[in-house]
Amino acid sequence: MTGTGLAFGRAAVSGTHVEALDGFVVEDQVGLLLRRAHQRHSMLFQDGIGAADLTPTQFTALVKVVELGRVTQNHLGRLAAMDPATIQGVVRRLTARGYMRRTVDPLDRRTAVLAPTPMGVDAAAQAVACARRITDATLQPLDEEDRRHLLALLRRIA
Amino acid sequence: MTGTGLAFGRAAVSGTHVEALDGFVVEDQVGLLLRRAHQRHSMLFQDGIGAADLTPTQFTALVKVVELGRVTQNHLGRLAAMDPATIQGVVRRLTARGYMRRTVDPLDRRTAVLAPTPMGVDAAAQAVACARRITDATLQPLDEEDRRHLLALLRRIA
DNA sequence: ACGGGGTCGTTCGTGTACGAACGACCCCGC
DNA sequence: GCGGGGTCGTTCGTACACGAACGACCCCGT
Repeated sequence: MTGTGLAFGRAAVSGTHVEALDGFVVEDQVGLLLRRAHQRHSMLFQDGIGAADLTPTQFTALVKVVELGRVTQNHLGRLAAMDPATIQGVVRRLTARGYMRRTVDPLDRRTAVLAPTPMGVDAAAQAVACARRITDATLQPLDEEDRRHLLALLRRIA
Repeated sequence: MTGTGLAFGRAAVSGTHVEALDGFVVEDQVGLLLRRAHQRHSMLFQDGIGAADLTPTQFTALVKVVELGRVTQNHLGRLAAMDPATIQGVVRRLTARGYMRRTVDPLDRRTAVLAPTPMGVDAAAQAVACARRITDATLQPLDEEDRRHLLALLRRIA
């Protein structure tokens, strides 16, 4: 399993070129750690979100719409950290499922104004309860103080 | 900008349903913070990776291949935190660019054995230098102690 | 010898993510 | 008025990310 695969250790292609990396350890880089932590969280989210069956992204968007009552699509995107191209698909899927409605603001005919449906509000309420458990599961390995510390640090590099 | 959009505050569709959220604040959740931190890092990565022009994922895969000399595709995926379907595309792109080669292990005809090309080794060496600066840029808002602390915490929830 | 359970890599479908280019539209200055 | 600069949302192309289903192949027990 671990053997770097010798067996024909001549110059078949090359040996291991660790020298070229000059002591660099990928698994110690923030990038990889962030990606893995994010992946683990997404996994826990899918497992724990329950009947509302939302992705983390969809959940964030829905919560903001419920919270605000009425938002412009691009504005929602900025609040939820998604670019216009991304929020477009997210909103399309949430609308298709009846969680929100799109209307055109007569005062600015460019904009798509979003508002939650009663079904959307219900789903959000349910999902929020699940989300609390998911957050807890994600932070499970840490005690209260470490959790606060991690959130504070993430806020500063986000 | 901030006005929750009133103007016809009757019951056009609904008001703001903050009550349903019961004090839940999305922007304070680990999930959203992880997603945003990860996004910011990816951005910095694309800006800073230079001539090698790799994505964070491709970079991780390439570094591991250079480090090991010879790896099986799926095994590489496990080391780099990518499932078989994902690593497949990553390897395809890296191979297409001449950074690694695929051969079949005659002793186990299922496996695709990967090895870096000289070009791949060069690219990795170059990219590693950039990656150090990118890591630094990502952690820029934190001092030395906070950086160590963040890495330690991330390692525990990743 | 052979047959079942497990692994290897692939494909398909869905969902983020983002750059770039686009037409529609707003607003402000002139 | 009207023209240019900016914003709104869309589309296209590319790249992760993962579940599910698949055929090829390995290994081990019988």
